[in-house]
Amino acid sequence: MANIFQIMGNQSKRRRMGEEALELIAGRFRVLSEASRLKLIIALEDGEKNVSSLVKATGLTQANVSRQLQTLTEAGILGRRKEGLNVIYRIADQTIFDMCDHVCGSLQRRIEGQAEVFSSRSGA
Amino acid sequence: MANIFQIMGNQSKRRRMGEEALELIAGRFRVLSEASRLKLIIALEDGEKNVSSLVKATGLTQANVSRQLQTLTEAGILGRRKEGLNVIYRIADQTIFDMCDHVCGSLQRRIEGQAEVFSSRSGA
DNA sequence: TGACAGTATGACTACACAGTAATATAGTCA
DNA sequence: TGACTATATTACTGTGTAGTCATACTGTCA
Repeated sequence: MANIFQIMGNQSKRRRMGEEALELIAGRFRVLSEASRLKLIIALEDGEKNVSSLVKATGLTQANVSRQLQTLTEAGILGRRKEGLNVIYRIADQTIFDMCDHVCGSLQRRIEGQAEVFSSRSGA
Repeated sequence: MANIFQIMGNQSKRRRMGEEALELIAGRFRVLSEASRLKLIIALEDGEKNVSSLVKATGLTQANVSRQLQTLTEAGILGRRKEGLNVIYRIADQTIFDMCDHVCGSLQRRIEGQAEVFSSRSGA
């Protein structure tokens, strides 16, 4: 399984990227830019769930959960299937978690950097 | 250099993540959810630039560039330094590009999937 | 068939923020 | 000092969308 991080040479690709492609990428990031949607994604990480379970797991209202699930599904991040009365959602794009971990790492490094500034200040 | 993708076991970490942390992560994604800001990031990929250069490179207005640069800098994605009249910006968090490539890969896979659907439809 | 449970949606409010035009600020050089 | 350049900021408008309430839809079971 090729790791995209090992495939270099994307810089030139990015430079040729048109407005349209940029909008697509930005839109993808936008879908992940709401805590309620991240909650849903995380709740689904250990397996598929129906809407009611997701409502309980996240503490969000049913209407809101339904709305955000729609957004995530349209973005291709989740998949859904019906089973009787229930609609069962699942993660359809596992790369989402890599992204989250990436952001976490980046934030952590930044916070640690700030912490150093603070400690050196108070230590002075 | 440890690759965060090889460090598994983040699932349990994500599950314990509080509201506050989720908001931080969501905020990070939000910064990247605007094409104008992605443009600026890409324009800076091959080296630091002053604001005027970025205005030319992106086609955005000066005021808008200045605004978006501020957002990106506050998020820790860019760094800045003054040099006479000029203010020179640079990428401060290289992981941004990994994120973009990740999204690109994810989108590409999705588009290819849709293309298959279309071709099998028209082929039927 | 009716009653019910699970999910989706329409209409609405509130708020965040991208982009703009005009102006302010900061640094340079004569 | 004043004229000039590069950048930042202020005040504003317009748009997108998260979240909510009420209601509609859909499938199940008696």
